[in-house]
Amino acid sequence: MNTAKSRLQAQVKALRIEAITGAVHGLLAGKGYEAMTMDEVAEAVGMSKASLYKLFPSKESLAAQAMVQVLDQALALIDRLRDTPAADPLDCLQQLTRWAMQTQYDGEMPSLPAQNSALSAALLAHEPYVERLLSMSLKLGVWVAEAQSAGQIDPALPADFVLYQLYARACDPVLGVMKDDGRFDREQTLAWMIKVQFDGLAPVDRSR
Amino acid sequence: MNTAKSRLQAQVKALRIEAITGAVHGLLAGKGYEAMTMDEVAEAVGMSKASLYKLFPSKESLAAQAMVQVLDQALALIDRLRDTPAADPLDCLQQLTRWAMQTQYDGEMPSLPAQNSALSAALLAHEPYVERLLSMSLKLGVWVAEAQSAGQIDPALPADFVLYQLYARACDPVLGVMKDDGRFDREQTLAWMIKVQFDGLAPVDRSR
DNA sequence: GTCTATATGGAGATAGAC
DNA sequence: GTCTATCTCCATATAGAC
Repeated sequence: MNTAKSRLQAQVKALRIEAITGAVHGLLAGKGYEAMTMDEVAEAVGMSKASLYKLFPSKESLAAQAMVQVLDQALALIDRLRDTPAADPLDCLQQLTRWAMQTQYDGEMPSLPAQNSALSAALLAHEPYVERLLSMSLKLGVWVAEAQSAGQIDPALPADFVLYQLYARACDPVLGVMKDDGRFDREQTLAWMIKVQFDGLAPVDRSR
Repeated sequence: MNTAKSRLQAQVKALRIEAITGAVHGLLAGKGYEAMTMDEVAEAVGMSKASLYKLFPSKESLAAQAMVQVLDQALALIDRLRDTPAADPLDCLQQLTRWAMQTQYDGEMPSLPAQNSALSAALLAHEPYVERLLSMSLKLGVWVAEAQSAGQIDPALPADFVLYQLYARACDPVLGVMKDDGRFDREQTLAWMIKVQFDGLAPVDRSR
């Protein structure tokens, strides 16, 4: 086999994987992990289930790949925000949280079941996923610490608790309910969510 | 058939249903709706699956029954809180939210999948469930309105948005993560959750 | 009314031909 | 490398005997 041919093959394979990841992303966002079937994925990308299994060994691995993609999007946004001179750490945290909530509101955030030990185990065994999750937590941890030093976030709250709160907003059911309600538009809803979250994390106002 | 006999039968049946509901409650809290199987329920109450299906026509109906039980617990707490002279509306809302979060933290809150249209439809078709949900929303809506009038909750927030926020705390993933983390005890965690939620809902402090 | 045994269907995963 | 056809398991639900 010559090099040019194998490079082409590798490119084709990469494109295939990209297409699959996109399809899984959409399906996970639309109906969730449990309801997504391998038949659907295969049909969405126009290949047979058997071929799909040649590229991904399991359904869990598909979910992991999709989550890696989302984490990469978040990490890219984090880097852009960090390069914004006018933004202080709290602004950055708000922008990132806003992006996550907007993605969820728009039905484009993949959703995995919280209670599924098999899936959790598979995710934690998937190194690219863990690596990105860790990387993100480190970067956000810095912002949280800075915001606490600046008195924008209550220093009495553990940084990890603050992180958990922000992560949780990416799957907050309030967003979907507000959308279904229909009386409020997206920007208004997101503004209220941001207000509630970050006023809640702010230091206690002793004068009140 | 004489009356005494049929009364006894009705009592036995009621006890059976109570036992089933309790078992379902525990299973839903422990592993969630999807992972709970009818075989497990049958074994937990010591009857065959076929007999179980004589009392409940479907798995959805079991979940609905368990949710009704939880709503009844919440409604009972609401009535107790309302009879507490020293408690203002905000106190009542905080106490109820605290109870829901504590129940979740302790692994005793039944959990249903958010994305399952079949189950949602079954719940909304189950009148006892809808009736209690409506009743609860009305009672909480009064407290929210009063707390807004008293300046304890931001009047700019729609009352329904505030309600959605409070309902969402009953299934907030932060609670489970904090428990798994292990560095913080339950009371501390609940105190932080309450602080973040209700400081977030409080009116904006213009002087800050 | 309660049980054993079975129907029914769905979904993850694989065998084996081409 | 891709597909068709199939395996295997499991879960909801039911039939039919006692």
